[in-house]
Amino acid sequence: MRIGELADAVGVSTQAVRYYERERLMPAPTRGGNGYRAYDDQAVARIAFIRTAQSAGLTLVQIRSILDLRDRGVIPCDHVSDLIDDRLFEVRRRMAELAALEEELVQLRDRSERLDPADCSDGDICHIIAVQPQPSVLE
Amino acid sequence: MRIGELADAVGVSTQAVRYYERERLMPAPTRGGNGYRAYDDQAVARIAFIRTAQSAGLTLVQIRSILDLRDRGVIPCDHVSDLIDDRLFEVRRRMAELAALEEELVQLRDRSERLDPADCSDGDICHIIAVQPQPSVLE
DNA sequence: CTTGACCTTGAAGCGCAGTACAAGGCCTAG
DNA sequence: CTAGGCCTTGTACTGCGCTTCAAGGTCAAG
Repeated sequence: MRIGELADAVGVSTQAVRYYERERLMPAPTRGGNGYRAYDDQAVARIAFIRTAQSAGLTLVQIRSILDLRDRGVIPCDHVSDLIDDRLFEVRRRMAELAALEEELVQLRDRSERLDPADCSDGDICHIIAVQPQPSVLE
Repeated sequence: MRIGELADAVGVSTQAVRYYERERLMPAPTRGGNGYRAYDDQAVARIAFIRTAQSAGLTLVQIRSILDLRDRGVIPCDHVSDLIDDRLFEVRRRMAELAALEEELVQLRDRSERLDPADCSDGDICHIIAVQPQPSVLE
C-alpha cells in the first residue's frame, strides 16, 4: 500500500502521515525500489488508533508515549488509564473556566442592555467593559 | 510616564506594551528627547481596557476593532454588544463540545476499569481506546 | 512521447499573544 | 569612570498539528 492509499483508507492527508513519521508516531516504513513508502494493514490500524486517541483529546506526544510502550512490548493500558484521567481532569477544569467566563459574559450582556450608549464616555472606551478589580485569568 | 512605569501600573510586560503598539492597539506615543516613549494616564486606562476585554475572551483583533471605533469618535457600545454575543455563543458551543468529550472520556475510563490488560492484544495497540465508527471532530 | 497522477525531500507558514535575545544608547549614583 | 538600570530596535522563538510550497523523480495510459 502506498502512502496515498493509506491516507485515503484512514481519511488523513499524506502530509499528515509523513508528519506522524517525522514525529515518530509511525515507524519508518519499508520502501519500494522506486523509493516509495510501502505500508501494510498494521499501519492503517496504527493511524486509526492515533486519530481515535486524538478524538479523546490526547496530544500527539501523549499518543506517542502509548505507542512507544506498545512497541517495546509493554501493555500500555495502565498508562492509557492515567492519560485518560489526566485529560478528564483537564477537560473538567476547562469547563469550569468556561462556565465562569460564560457568567461574566452574561453579566456583560445584561449590563449592555441596561446602559445607555449615550452615557459612554471617551475615557471609558466602552462602559460595558469596565475594569474589574481582579481580572480573571482565563484561557 | 515611561514604558516601564506604564507596564508596572497595569501589570503587563514592557514587551507586551510594545507589542500592542505594533499591533495598533496602542497609538504611537510621543517621545522624550532621548527617544523614550512617554505615556499619560489615558494609556494606563487603555491598556487596562485591553486586559479587561481579554479577560472576557475577546481577541486582540476584536479589541482593536473596538478601539478603532472609539478613536474615530464612534461610540462602540453596539459593536461591543455584538462581540460579547458572538463570544458567548462560542463559549457555549465550546462547553457543549467539552461536555461531549467529557462523556467520551468517562466511558473510556469505565471501559478501562472493566477490561483486563491481559486481554489487550498487539493489533489493538490498546483495547481501551477502540476505533470509533464516527470519530468525533472536537477541538 | 507526453500528460497527468502519483511519489520524494526540505523548508516555510499558519494562528495567537506574546516572550526572549542581541546589540546598543541613555542616565544617575557612587 | 564605571556599574547598573533603564530604554531603543530588530529578529527569532514558543506550542500544536498540521498545511503549503518548491523542485523534482516515477509510472501507467493514451
